Amino acid sequence: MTSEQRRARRVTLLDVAREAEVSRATASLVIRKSPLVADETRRRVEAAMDRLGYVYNMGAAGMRAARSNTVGVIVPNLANPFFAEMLAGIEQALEGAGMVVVLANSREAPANQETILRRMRERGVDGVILCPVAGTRPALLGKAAGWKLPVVQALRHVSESECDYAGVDYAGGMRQAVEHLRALGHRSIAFGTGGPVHSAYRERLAGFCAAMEARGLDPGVTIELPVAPPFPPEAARRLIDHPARPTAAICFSDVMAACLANSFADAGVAVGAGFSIVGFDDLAVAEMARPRLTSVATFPGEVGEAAARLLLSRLESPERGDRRLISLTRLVARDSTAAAPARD
Amino acid sequence: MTSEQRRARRVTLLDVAREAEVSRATASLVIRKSPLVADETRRRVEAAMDRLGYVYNMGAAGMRAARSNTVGVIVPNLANPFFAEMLAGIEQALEGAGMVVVLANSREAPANQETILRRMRERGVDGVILCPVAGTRPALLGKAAGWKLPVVQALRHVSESECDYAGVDYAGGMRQAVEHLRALGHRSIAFGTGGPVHSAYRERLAGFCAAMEARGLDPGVTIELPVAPPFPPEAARRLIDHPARPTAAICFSDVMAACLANSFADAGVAVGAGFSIVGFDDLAVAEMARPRLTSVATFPGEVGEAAARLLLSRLESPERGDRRLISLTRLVARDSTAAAPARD
DNA sequence: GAGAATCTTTAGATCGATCTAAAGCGAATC
DNA sequence: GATTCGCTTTAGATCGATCTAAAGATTCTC
Repeated sequence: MTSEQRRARRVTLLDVAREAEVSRATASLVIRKSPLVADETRRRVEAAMDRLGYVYNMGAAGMRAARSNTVGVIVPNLANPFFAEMLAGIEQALEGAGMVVVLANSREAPANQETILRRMRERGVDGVILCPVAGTRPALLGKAAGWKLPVVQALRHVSESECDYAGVDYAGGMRQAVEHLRALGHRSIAFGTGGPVHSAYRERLAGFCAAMEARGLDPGVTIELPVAPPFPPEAARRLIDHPARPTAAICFSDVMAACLANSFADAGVAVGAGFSIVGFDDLAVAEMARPRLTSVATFPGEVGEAAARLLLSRLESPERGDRRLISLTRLVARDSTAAAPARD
Repeated sequence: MTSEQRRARRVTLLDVAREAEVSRATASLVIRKSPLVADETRRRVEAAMDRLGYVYNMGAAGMRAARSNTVGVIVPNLANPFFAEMLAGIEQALEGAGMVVVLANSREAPANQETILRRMRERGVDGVILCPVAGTRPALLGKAAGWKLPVVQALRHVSESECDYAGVDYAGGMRQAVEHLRALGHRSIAFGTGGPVHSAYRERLAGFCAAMEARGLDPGVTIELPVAPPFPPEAARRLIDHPARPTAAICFSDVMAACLANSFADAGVAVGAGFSIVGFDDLAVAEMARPRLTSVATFPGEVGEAAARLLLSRLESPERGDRRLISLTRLVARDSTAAAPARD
């Protein structure tokens, strides 16, 4: 009976202390690797822990210590490999710092985002890495500041708010894409847009327009496309028949670019030779598509890592100024872009 | 001073109770939506919570209640969309039950898996959904049982252990693939393998062999391939030059199939007409590849959901017998398979 | 109107850690 | 021998909720 009950009750620090013949306080110091305890005592306590199969209870600890070593991560779309890669980067960086990720998927709905944030607060997360959904109220970040909840935005941001942000120089990426096509002789370049309108969307579009105008080209040829298959079969035709006669297109994402390329192939136009297409993000699909997609790499994994580092530094010095870490893109030239066809 | 200090200290249940002029115990009952409290009291307490901006403290609650409403999820490779989809399914199902996901990436390393499990225990998760890495020691599940930590395996399992499992009828999927090709007249069918050896790997391979033998075909034509790009350029040649003269191949995964298809295209053999290829899992890439890939859909998102449901039911009745939820596959025929070319 | 039954509310112990402030102890210093 | 100092250890309060067991209201029954 008694032995069974003892088995059921979990082993606590007090048990360990008794087993090692020290006080609870000393045992606590050993766990936290305090330099105060004598080596011999430390060994005795550690041996006792092993013997009893002691497991640290973070929940109880967090109650006094006000640190849970837990970070909330909110992504708008888990199934999108772009975010999955960012998540992997975050997880890796935090894991190295002994922290743990609490994950939630906002599914691009502001209402979900708010309930998620509440739940994370209830859980006592030390901070949140947020990839805000399109339509997030700017007041949200202010509220978080009022709650003293450190927030780092990743990949997207709401307004020019005062808040840490790890992002990508999307405009620079568009400049690289436009310059690449211009150097190949393209003059009429279309832009394929679509999906929810958030800061990354706006920056990509604005970056495209700015880059075109800087080179005296018309940025007005845009085409609305779905963000994922199935793709309307006439998508390519809309560009082929366009009065501006574009010879190339830059797409908002790789998936869109791959789909558009397929649409051209189905219409009998050779992508690469006949019509050039540039994707964005350089996900695995860019390498896998045929023809291989020229794409602007945004390294979401590294951005996730940067976001994690920002959060860790914020936890260390809560009062430091806000920081923005903007990582640069790189154009990866493959087979979907080639010299513009000679005009008649 | 005092007002500032009050602002800094977090609002507790005791504050709420005082504000509403009830006891702590009553306020606690209101939070937990107990039917014991009178309607009028409930309203008063809820109003007080609103007024003070009260946030529930799960950590403190978990201390007595022995339920944290937290579930650990361990995946072997976050960047793989297959697992990302499963994760999305899990998250959605748990979110609906008011639970939260603590995520960790084992990166296919058994050592990581053990430290992750320890951390999750320290966090007091109510249970774990585990996608075990290849090479997991079978003793691990026994240990978890000893810890009274409910574990559900998903997509993969270690040995025929007694433990809940949500998986896929991989063998049935292989049967569908083989039957599809056989019906198209293929007699010599190769199998493309690769990657870490886990239960899903073994079941796919064994399923292929069994399906082939059941139809009197030779399952011996296998080819080792990398699981991700870059792909060796001579991959297609190895099959074309194979003495068994295969006319089709079934691949372990869609990515592998897409890469192999590209390899054939590069070698000048038309996939579909000249050589048929079947992928596995039916991820987005299958629809996006050209030619579109015929693939066996495994619905990882639904498996994730099933795993979450299994865990929830296990939490409700800890002593119920172990359950295995095996979901069925569906063959999605697209353009990468066609009638076998006539033999000379 | 007494007693039982039902509905609400509560005081106080409790979960398992950390933190504070202080005490014990041996060696060095005066 | 008393005092100081550095090193190590500790008792007891504390974090914010839940749980138990019982008390206080209110209604019902005879």
